[in-house]
Amino acid sequence: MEKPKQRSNNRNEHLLNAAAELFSTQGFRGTTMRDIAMASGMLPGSIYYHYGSKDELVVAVYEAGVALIVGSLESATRGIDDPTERLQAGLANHVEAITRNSHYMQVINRVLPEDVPGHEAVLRALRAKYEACFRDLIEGLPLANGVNPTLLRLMILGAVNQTQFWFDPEGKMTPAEIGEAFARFLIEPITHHKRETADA
Amino acid sequence: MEKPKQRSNNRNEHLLNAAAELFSTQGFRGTTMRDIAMASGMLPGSIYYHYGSKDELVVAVYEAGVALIVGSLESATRGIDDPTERLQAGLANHVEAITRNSHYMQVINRVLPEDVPGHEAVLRALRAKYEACFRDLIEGLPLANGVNPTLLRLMILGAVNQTQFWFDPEGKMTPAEIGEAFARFLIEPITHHKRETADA
DNA sequence: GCATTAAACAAACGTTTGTTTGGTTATTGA
DNA sequence: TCAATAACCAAACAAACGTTTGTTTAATGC
Repeated sequence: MEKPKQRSNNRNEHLLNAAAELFSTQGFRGTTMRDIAMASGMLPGSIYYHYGSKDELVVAVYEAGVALIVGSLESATRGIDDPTERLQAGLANHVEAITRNSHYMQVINRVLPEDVPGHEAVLRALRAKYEACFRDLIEGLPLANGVNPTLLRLMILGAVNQTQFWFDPEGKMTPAEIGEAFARFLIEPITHHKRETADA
Repeated sequence: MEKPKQRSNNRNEHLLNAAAELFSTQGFRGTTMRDIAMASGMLPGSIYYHYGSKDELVVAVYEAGVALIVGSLESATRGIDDPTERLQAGLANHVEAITRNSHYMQVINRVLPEDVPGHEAVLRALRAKYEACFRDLIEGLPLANGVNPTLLRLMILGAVNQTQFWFDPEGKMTPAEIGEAFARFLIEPITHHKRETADA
């Protein structure tokens, strides 16, 4: 395979960053190609040299976001063996990532597959890849009787992903503290407490 | 004050329902006035007899959604005194409402104040009114040491509100069961467990 | 140094958008 | 019964939209 040439002054990355920021703050439909062009210092038509359409652009952002978060979670939990500590570290990292790091993964939470007709399958697959990380984090936990791991995962994801909408950088808690607090809410009851419920 | 006249064949409610459904499934920007008109059996221009603009329409839907949910939560928890039971009943009711009842309150979760420039304040106030219900539900709980009630509320809201995106009507669990499971996850640790954390 | 071509510009395209305007229908209180 | 008007239709409007086209610039490998 031949490597695709790329010039030193390529602004593709700059373009992708601008698109990520706008999509995350204004939504997919709420962001125009002119917005993106202006934010990345180009003319609207120039974007089409890099991406075939607005849809392809948002898919690229989505893809980059998943890659970022998967890599981030991976390196944050690497080396930690205890499942409880893994979850704690993972949640802290994720809240940190969502609230601070990058607009990329905010796109994942804000842009729904149905928003991009014809690309639903790709986006759903990418999202599944992202959610699989949490499946792994939870799988190792010594769950108490009657605790549904799927429901637990969805609950955690829901709680964590909404933080981007209320998190206040000027507030008292840091993202890591929030993530740890979430973990503290959950870990104790789930792992150690025994319930008498026996419904399937 | 004079009562506003209204004819028997008024289709305002029908129009509002159609708008709610479309806004909830396609988002605010993703829904056109023509979509709404077609769904409610009118021509695009006819909508403007009822609402002055697309913005006003979505605000009306948002308003109706908040009224619905506040009323629903109120009647679901009325008569229940025990704070734990109140939370349980409230959550079950809310998951039920989000996943089944009505598109109205899905709009509240999907349409952000920033999506409707010039009406951010109204939408934020309406959302605050809605969130206040949960503040009340949590206020009465006998929280364990170190448990931040605000964070708990935000966690619960996040978990519950995301259900609309993954809930499967054909799935094994009913909305009420999901709500109760959420409550079960939370209530036990929060109320009865004592921690040694003493940070403010 | 020169041909190649990555990467952008400049300007327009046809379409869709939210909205307006003026006319029409039919329900209603008198 | 009949004027008043609530409720809608029909048709268009201007602006904004995503996209295409033809051209220009400048970095690159030979």
